[in-house]
Amino acid sequence: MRLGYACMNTTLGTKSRTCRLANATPERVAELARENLADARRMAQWNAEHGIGLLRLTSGMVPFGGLPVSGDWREALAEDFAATGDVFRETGMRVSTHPGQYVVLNSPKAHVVEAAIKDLEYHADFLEAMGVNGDMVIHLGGAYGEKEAALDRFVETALALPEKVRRRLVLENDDVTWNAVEVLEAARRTRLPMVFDPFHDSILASGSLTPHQALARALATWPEDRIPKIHYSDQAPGKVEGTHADLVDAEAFHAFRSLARGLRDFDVMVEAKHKELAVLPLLAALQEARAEA
DNA sequence: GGAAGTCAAGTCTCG
DNA sequence: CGAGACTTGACTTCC
Repeated sequence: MRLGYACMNTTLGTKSRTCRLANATPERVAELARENLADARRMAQWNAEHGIGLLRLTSGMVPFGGLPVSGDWREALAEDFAATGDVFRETGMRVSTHPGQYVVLNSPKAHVVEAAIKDLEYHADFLEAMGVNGDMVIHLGGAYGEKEAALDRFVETALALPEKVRRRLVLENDDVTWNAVEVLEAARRTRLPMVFDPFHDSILASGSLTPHQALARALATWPEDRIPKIHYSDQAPGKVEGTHADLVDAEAFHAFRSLARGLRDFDVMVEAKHKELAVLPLLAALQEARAEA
């Protein structure tokens, strides 16, 4: 079991640099992307030194990378991306992306779906440029008051996506619309693997499946030669339900691990506001448990 | 230099 | 009907 965090490292003070669309030029975008890539390499090195094996990459790696205004960054930054991919390989880092809320593959609006596909291709392109098979984790989208049709649309669109996107795409249960049972159904029909998020599951229950059953089935969606992954987070006290906490409770995490005993090995992406600071205590407990075993 | 306002995009819920 | 939640606050303007 490897652990990781999303996009930025508070200890290193890394950032995701961007600019306003109005100010974007190919030169400016390339400059920002180079700095973002340098931060990604710093995080990978830091992670390796601290026993962290997962890193989610910011979708803002290339600002407006899915739009023409970003220019031909695939060519201009080929070497920078390749060098960054080398660092990921050297450090054994499993990288991923989580394309944002605007990627809605099942929208009834054609232009929304088109933009979503463009954005997924952008993510796939930069992973390709790094020479890595990073996961691209997405949600199913909206319900539009007609869930069955919305799911049908998702499946149809997902099946037709370019191969470079499909081989990286992973589906996740969310906390407002698509529960674990529904995402398992989508995973089966699209032949894509699923990331199980127990925090979302605790808010939007799967109904017919216990968390343990949902976890087991989600792990089973991954082919033998790929290590499954889950997301893990806690509720922020006093905030709107679904808001990620600064850290995660180590004891609850330990209990969750017990729940997973006997299942196949998987990695854990920790989603917490304090990023790597939430991972380190879990890692310490994990190493302790391993030493005892 | 710091505070406030703004930023590509979609969808949903809450107050 | 606006704000806030989600990938991740960061950039720009104004004082």
